[in-house]
Amino acid sequence: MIGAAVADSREMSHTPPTIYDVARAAEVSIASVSRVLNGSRNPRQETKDRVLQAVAELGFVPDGAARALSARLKEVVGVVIRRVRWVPATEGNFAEEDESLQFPDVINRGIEIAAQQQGFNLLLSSVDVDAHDVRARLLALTRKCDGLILHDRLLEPEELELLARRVPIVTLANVSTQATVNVQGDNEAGMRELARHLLRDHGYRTIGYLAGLADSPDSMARQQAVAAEVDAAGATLQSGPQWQGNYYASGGTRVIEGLISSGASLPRAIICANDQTALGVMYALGQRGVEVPRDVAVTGFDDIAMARHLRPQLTTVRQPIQEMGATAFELLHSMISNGLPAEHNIVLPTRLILRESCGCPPESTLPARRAG
Amino acid sequence: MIGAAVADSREMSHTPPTIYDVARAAEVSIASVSRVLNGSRNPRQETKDRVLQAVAELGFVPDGAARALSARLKEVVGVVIRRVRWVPATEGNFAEEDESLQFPDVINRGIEIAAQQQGFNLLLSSVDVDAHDVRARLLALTRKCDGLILHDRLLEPEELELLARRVPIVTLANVSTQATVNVQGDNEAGMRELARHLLRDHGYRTIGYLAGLADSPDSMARQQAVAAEVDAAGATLQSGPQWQGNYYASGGTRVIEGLISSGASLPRAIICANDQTALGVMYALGQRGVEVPRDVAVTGFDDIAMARHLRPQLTTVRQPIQEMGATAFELLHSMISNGLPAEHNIVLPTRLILRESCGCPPESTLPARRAG
DNA sequence: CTGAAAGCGCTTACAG
DNA sequence: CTGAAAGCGCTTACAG
Repeated sequence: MIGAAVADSREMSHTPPTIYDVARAAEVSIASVSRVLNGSRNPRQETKDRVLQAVAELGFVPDGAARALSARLKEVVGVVIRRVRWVPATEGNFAEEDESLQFPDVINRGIEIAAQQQGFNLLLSSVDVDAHDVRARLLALTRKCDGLILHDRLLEPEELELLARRVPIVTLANVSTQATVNVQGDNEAGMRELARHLLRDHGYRTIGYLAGLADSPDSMARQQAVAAEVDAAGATLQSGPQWQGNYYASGGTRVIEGLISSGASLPRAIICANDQTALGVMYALGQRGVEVPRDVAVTGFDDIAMARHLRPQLTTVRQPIQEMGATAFELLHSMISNGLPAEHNIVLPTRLILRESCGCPPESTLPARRAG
Repeated sequence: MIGAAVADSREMSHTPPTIYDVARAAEVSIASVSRVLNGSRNPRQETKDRVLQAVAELGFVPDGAARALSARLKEVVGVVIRRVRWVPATEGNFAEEDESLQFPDVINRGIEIAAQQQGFNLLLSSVDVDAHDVRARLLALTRKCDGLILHDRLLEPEELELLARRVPIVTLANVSTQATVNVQGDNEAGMRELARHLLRDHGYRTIGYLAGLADSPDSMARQQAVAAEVDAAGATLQSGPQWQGNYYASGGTRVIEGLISSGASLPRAIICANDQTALGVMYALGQRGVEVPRDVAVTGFDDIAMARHLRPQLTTVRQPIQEMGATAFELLHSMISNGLPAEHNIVLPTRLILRESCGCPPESTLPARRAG
């Protein structure tokens, strides 16, 4: 098909055919070509036929930049994720730069699939957590797409509102502002349920919370939920600087190693800010001969695919990851044409997934209930 | 900075400032604005100052589409990966759609970081393995970017050459053609070394090869390397339709479950096409009470971050993943301005990484040598 | 229903 | 060194 198109083209030059070439071949005006291609103001059947044939013969595809400039729509959505600084090799084995963050990656897949259905493409950027030029880079992105989807806390709310004057913005796992819409999982409900399970069903009395990126709204909300439940149960919470992770497995590993080598005694259960952290935690505990869940229970958040493939399988809170991405795109898409929606914060449901790492028996669906 | 810029702008309207606004504010021509912004034909200092100040005051950022149309350069590189079909929910737990493929994801990070240094952005698309409209979609992409990086075997060589008439193309883990350049890891050397290790150092006599996507050049090359070494050692290779995976953990799981439930006897060692498959294999074996590496040894390929976090730790072949991405971008970037390079197939070195899953003792760097 | 023409916001010869 | 003008390849009122 491309084959025929390109091969038959009389114009073997390296410059692709333009709408003028098509118009000439079809013996119509460029306006007509544009109309049949965009299905506007339905042209006569004969016109359609001639244009379509010329298009096929020449293998014509409209230039995106010209289309964007003229139609004032690029059909591109910018997506920006946070990553940790990339260190140019020479670093130790556990550097984060090798690790890809599954949660945002799967969200992006959801965005892309939804975008594709509307003929949009996805322009992907990543930004170091401690980059100094975030604002400038986002501002530049602003002119290469019709709207922005920003993961996590890339910008403070005030800056977000400023940026939103340039282009519609949907955030993921942040907070909504007057000018931007946010999509998130129900951290509060999910984490409270998980904490209650550990405290009540398993009866654990000391809990550690291994945080994600320090300023991440998800991590902060999850920590608060844990703290509230631990409080209510009269149990003890360990958290703070020593417990500062970064959402990567390597961050989890580093925290556990720091804790153990500082001589701290480990809590009975460690609640991780996300699954990937839990992976690193389970690894580090294993290295030190601490058995999960017998000695220390470990839990995650997200329910990425890998959570089921670990041994012991990971107890976690499931978020509808792809759906979060699709929702973010659909909101943005509607904002591009219709402006801000009524609701600025979309909270998608989460669900506790009990597997083995919390201390539940394998294959269990209902955990053994202990005294309330 | 955005703050000041946007807030000070006299023009509070929703349409961003254009180069005309800047020219007016600076009292120069638009040509001069363009020149100072692009650093061409160095203008007078005073001109520079006035333009720069106007730009700052207005928060001007040039429109990407207009720039692209005029300069005939979009500063966008298209990247296309393959994924398995996305099934809209209602599917079982182990559906691949939740899983993100680490290897291409990390490559893409490498591409993006290299691209950023040249002021390029990355336009990401994914395509179902069995999509029928691959050609059409790629053809359309062609007009939204300056060049394409295609993962795996998205197109047959002939179609690739046709597409390459439209835009420079670099493939990853494919084969080079007269018109396209390919970047890959050294499958042959890496896999041969791994196979020899299993055959000679561990003395395994039956080996299974769990393939990736059937038409994937990486998987085929790896299988050939395994077959050659197994042959040379006079051992037995199991492979074929029953051993058909898809690079996902869930694919590995499915194969093992199929094998076991069909009553087949497992080989002494299973060489997986990539690490993620090995993850699923180790999980499935564990479920059935088969201990790794005692009963069956398992190996991977790629050395993604997770390989070190598994228990037992995964023996694998390391590829310089981020570097493969960066190399692909740099090649493409040079092709965009200078055309095809001399060398069309870039092979980056791989390295055997011995860990526990092959049967080596923990922490070992040198395996116990058996009789040759 | 169709065509001629203006315009989208830039860059870049071309003069001066 | 700088400005006026043409042109990049489309879409879309505006006439007819």
